Amino acid sequence: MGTPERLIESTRELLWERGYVGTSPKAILERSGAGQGSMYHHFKGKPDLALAAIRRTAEEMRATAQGVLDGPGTPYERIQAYLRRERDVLRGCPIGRLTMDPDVVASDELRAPVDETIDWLREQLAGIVEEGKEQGQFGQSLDAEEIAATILATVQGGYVLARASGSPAAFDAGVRGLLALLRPTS
Amino acid sequence: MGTPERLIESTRELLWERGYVGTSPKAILERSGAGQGSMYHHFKGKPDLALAAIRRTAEEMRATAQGVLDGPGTPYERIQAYLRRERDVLRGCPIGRLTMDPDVVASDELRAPVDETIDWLREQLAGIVEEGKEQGQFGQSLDAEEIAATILATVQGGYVLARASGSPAAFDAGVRGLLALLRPTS
DNA sequence: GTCTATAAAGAGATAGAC
DNA sequence: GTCTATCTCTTTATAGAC
Repeated sequence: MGTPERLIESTRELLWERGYVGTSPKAILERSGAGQGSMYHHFKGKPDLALAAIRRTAEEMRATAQGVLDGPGTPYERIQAYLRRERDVLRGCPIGRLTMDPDVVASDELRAPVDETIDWLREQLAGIVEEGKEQGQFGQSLDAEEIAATILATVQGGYVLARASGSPAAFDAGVRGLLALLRPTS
Repeated sequence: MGTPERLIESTRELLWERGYVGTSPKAILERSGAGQGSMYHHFKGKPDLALAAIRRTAEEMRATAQGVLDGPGTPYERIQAYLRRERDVLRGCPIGRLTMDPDVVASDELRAPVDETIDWLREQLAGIVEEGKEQGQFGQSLDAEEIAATILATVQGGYVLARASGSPAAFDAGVRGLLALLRPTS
């Protein structure tokens, strides 16, 4: 792995663990084993490196989600697979957590990949819900876009509950509750 | 308002806006108009002051929520009132956002008020759902604790979606989706 | 109680040698 | 491309005068 790669990977880890505000160039250098000079040679500065890291994480999350959402099964089963997919719950969402970072939200450039990833997820989920409505699995009165937002919010909020209590149990409870509400009666 | 009060209020604002990691004693002093000496006279340091601020915010949130949850109406209506209560959505939740702060989560003392507040909310909501089940407003197959977690997660995650997109719309959509799923058919 | 002085360490970067 | 030196500002205090 080249130096720029190592810098990006270390930055991704630190952004996930400590957020943008809590991540210093020094910490990135220590973790990556790169020197000061290397970092400023390959990247313009902290925001530039963070942007590369966030974009990488966003791409990866999209690929992971796509693998589950495009999988086999009925619409309900695919949503269930998404909600129950293996997650390191207590670490939180590497994309969602960035929305609580004041400097990320203040920068259109840094926020863009976050916004696009979440928006893309919402569209995918809305499409699946729509499919479920057509198949009669979900009630016709449901708004697919709204249900998609509820699903995503349950996941993102589940991380908050889990981290507050220090246990993944609350995340799992929230997911089970949502799945019970979505469960086709037929 | 005395100096300790002003320090706590300024800290509360900054914790909400920038989180614990993103809030410096200097910024608190500037906002409160207090001097260095005053702050270290009344508080042991940043963690001590933050603890006082977090406790205050937690108390206030509890009081606000109680006002809505103990209000009039059927269980469904009270949950609806909680979900739709006026919020400054783009500012996020002053308690929930702290779960994304590494230094808060790492400290049992700082995390405690966060955990207790969210836990208390969950119990209140679970009680209301249970009541709704007894009245036949919600299906007997629903687990009140799980639904309570889903409700709280939808709110907390709604803030994430809203802040990602820079608009409160996604929060509202998630809430409408959840209310549609909870809506009694009778 | 509040003020100013001092300070060690870190944040975030630039400059220039190699 | 990488390294070391340097620099300014901020962070998070402590000490002691008033």
